[in-house]
Amino acid sequence: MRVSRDEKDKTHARIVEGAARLLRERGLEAASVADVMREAGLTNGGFYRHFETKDELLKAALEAAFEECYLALESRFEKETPAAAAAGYRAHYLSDAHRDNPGYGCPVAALGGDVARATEALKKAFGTGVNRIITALAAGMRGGQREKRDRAARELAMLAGATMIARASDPETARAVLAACRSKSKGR
Amino acid sequence: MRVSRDEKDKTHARIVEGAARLLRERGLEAASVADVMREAGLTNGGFYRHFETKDELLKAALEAAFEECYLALESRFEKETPAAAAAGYRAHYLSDAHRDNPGYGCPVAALGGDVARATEALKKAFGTGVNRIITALAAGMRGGQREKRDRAARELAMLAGATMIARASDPETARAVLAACRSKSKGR
DNA sequence: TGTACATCAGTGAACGCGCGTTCACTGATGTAC
DNA sequence: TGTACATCAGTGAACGCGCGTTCACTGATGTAC
Repeated sequence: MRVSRDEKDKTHARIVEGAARLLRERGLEAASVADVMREAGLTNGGFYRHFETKDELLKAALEAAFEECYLALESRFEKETPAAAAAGYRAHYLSDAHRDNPGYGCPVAALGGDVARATEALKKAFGTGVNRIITALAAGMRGGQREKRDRAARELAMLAGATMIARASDPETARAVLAACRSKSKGR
Repeated sequence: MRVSRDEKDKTHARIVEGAARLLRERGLEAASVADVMREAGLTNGGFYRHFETKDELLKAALEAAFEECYLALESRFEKETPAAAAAGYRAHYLSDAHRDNPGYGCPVAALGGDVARATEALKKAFGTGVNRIITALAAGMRGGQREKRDRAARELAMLAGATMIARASDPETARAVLAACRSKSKGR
């Protein structure tokens, strides 16, 4: 049964948002088209009225995940001083809540490993997302223009690396690595 | 045709070593049993004379990859001062060669994302490997016992995070992130 | 505004394919005497 | 040491299964008059 244009747009957004979460939880390959459609309250066949291939969905969902993550980061910088925003971001990134809920967390930590083996189009989208986060984070760092960006890049690398390690390790190791990263002095 | 015990042991080692490389290159799921056996010069059916399930192979191959990586790290500390060994490890970790050859590189960066969604047995093996690397690396860090370990954990998180991001990004972003991490001052 | 018809969002079964695993088989190795 | 037989490493076809994708179909929406 056909559905109105407005209804279709809403369906499309629902598919992308559900996929953005499911991909971060299960990985790019393990989240199937049927899973994604079920998540949106639909059946698998309708998928191809919205995307030509699964790869097209992956790109849209990755971009949506980055957008969500980026907006949350940006809003920190609107509410606090740059240094406090950066510190708050780190505290949240290294929290148990973030470690335990990849579906709603940073796509860098959740999907970096998968994107490394994906298409160039996905890598491009990933790189763009990484750059946006670094640019936002740089405002909370010390030093000159260049040094701010370098510090922000190192900060993101450490945050994503620590979260990935924590999620991939036994609880004791996870706890120790996150604790070590939380205790690092600010801005350096 | 049956093969001698010695021959079987060699075959077993060949399967595990080939798998250790293939897994880091393609991921835990994407490297198939048939691929692994072909890599060892065998056919798929014989796999089950060596392992009960694919999961058992994944554990053995992950441990082999960590062992390989760990021995290389350890040998640095035998040849140089601790500080120089740690600096050399970072330089190698952040090199273009390491970024472009995950199959022979650190399993933390190559497989962390996959292991995060794998069995507890694999997480246990991963955590053990991570701990060994941190312990070795700690010898090259400044500060007290506890501080050395914390610095080593942060260092590994940054190195693995940077490498994962570099592999998952467009070339320009990859270059920038690796350069930023290389320029970080030592031991801090 | 009403009416007739074309469009197309969504359904759910079916497709070919590659996966992990199983199986009957082969023949060299290991073992018992 | 030789001989007869059991074992089992490795082969390659076959299994059921879930995947991405295709398809004929349905019926409400959009469009032309």
